[in-house]
Amino acid sequence: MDGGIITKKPSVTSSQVAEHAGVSQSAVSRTFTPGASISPKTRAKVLAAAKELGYRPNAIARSLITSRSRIIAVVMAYLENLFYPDVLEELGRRLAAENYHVLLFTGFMDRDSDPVFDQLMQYRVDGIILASTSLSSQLSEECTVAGIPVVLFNRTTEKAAASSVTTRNREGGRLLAEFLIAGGHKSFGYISGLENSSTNRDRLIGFREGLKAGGFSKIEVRTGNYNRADAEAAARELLSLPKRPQAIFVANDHMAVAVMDVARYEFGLTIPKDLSIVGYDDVGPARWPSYGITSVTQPIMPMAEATVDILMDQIASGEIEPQHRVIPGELIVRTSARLPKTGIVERDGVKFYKSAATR
Amino acid sequence: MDGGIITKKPSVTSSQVAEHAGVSQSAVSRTFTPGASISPKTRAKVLAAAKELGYRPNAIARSLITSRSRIIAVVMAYLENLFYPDVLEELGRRLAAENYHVLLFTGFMDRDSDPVFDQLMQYRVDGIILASTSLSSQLSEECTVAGIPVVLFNRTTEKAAASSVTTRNREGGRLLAEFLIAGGHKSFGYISGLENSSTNRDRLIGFREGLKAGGFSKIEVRTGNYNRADAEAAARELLSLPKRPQAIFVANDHMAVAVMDVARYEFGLTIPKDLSIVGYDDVGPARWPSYGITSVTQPIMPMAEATVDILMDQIASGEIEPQHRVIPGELIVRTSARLPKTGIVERDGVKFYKSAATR
DNA sequence: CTCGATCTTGCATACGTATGCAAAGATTGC
DNA sequence: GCAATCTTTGCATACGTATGCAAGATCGAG
Repeated sequence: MDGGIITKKPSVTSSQVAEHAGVSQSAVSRTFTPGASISPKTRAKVLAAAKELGYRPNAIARSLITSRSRIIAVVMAYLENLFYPDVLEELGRRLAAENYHVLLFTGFMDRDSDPVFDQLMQYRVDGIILASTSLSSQLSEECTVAGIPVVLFNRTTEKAAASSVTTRNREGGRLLAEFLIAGGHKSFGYISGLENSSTNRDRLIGFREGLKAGGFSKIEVRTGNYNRADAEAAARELLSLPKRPQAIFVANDHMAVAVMDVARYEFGLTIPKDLSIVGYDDVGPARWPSYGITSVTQPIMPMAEATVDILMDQIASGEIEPQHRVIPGELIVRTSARLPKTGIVERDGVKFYKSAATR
Repeated sequence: MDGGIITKKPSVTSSQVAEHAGVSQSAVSRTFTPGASISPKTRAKVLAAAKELGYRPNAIARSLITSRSRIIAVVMAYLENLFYPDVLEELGRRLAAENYHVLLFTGFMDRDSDPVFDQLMQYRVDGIILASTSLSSQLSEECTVAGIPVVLFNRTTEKAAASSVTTRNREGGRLLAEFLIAGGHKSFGYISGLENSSTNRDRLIGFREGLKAGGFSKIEVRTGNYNRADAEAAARELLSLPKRPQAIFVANDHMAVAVMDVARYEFGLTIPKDLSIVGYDDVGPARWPSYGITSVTQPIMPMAEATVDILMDQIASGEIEPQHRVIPGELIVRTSARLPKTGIVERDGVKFYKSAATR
């Protein structure tokens, strides 16, 4: 641990501004506190003195007094899945618009997340956003007692102590099953994400239900753990089966592009002629023409908006009763899977598949 | 601005722990301050009381007293370029290992960055990492006066007030020129990043120098602004020229994959038979077999390591004289460009191009 | 046992800001 | 002009923690 002292000019304090402006420190504080009572004349004097001295209010001191740091902890175990950087950027933008700031915890894929939680709690954050990671019931309870709003992004929990923003994963899985059956596929594979992820579980459940409704009950399942290397390995296993599935549903697009690479470059398959691949979340590369993944969308903007809305509402009201927002997605049709004869609609030059039940 | 009050149980204070343990608040503080003097017996009493009461030290209060927040501001205007999420994850990991935390400012691509700077300075951050954005001389001076270390990541500046971590962009550009000439290319294009970016400038300078040394002086230059849409537009312009360049050097791989998509899917070109494409930074998708971009590497780990080392050194010593680290990259050869007959070396199953001068 | 050196402890204070409250000043209506 | 009411201001204090310093306790050597 370092023990050095930084030789530097101390920051200008509100007391120095007060002396310079010929008013009290209290007047300076009120000048910089939105909604506080200060006369226009005094305000002008304070602002002039502050500018001349290069004063910047100390957010740390203010946090201590107001019990409000205006810091939101965002926990993302990894950024490898290209969906999460987009989410992070959008969250950062929206939180900044509300004058909140992101304390980011990331890069602990292979480590226990308890130290992360300990650290963020020390900073007395105003709220917590958990993406791609979960919260134990003990820690959840602590947040509840402390009155700190928690929003699970793209996760759900049975514990019901945290709010959540998700998409209709189960319906998405079902819709994909229907789409593949309508395209004439007779055998199916599924590459899952993490076993303990609610999104993964729901997507598979929906897929099973959809296949079952079409008279299919067998799925070859392999685990991709939401990362590229494991997805590649899972793809190799599925594609090496004596009876290769005609279609593979990959639990997210980050893995789907890896599966497509393996299929084309290691097994020499043509997509979608030899094999159909469908994914979930419609992240960056899935949209690129080199992949063109047919995928259920997870609309980042509405999800980020809902997340920030919940947080702001709970912080403002002091009421942290869990709120759950479910954002609908759509099955966007590209080039990675064989098409059904019906059910494809086009809107703004983009093709979507609509379930028979909702057409 | 919100005005509500959060109804919640206040956090446990060190004074409450002290009372519970039958010692002074000072003893509690010393128990949680690394290196402070505290007897094993008293420490045990305090830790037991702290655990029983669920005490978590208040990092905000400690920051106020110690003038050290242990917060590092990381400024990344956008995360669209897939290089930066990887960088961010690695920085987060390394900073956490030093018990520092990332206050992230992102998502302001189209906005002035001054408000960002104002906000981060209010939090009395211990250091600043600027990636994909610059610092005005006025703000740079303010950091110097305040003794706050600033490290430019993947940027340089003539102002010399900030430290920097870069790669050999100029040499990389030169090496790519040599590689393309050796592969028999006779006409060249360049899709640039941002006009005001030092990395972009140096890559183009190096490319010009390398081509000139090989007897070529003409380059068709278009601007891609480091984003996909503008890179696509630039590619369309270059590929629509009466005399299409045989090779295009794209200023970063985020844009290079877009250029390849346009070439293949809009112009029906075969890579590298009809057109060679080379890039810079070797980011995620560039490595995927669907793209296989031949590219100069920007090794994230050593760069992140150097960045954090500089910061830790400067924070510990109080000495913020600018330090500049230049991390060498290599030209990694994949499938996006025609190969020269000589100069290719293989190491661990990966091919590299070595300049004649360094072979 | 004594003394000097070293460790431990609690008291008092500071950090920089926001805010409750009483007093003073300003404004409005009769 | 005066009373009522509203606005503004500065004083005193608090937030939760770390630390300088003096006093007390402990340890080791002579």
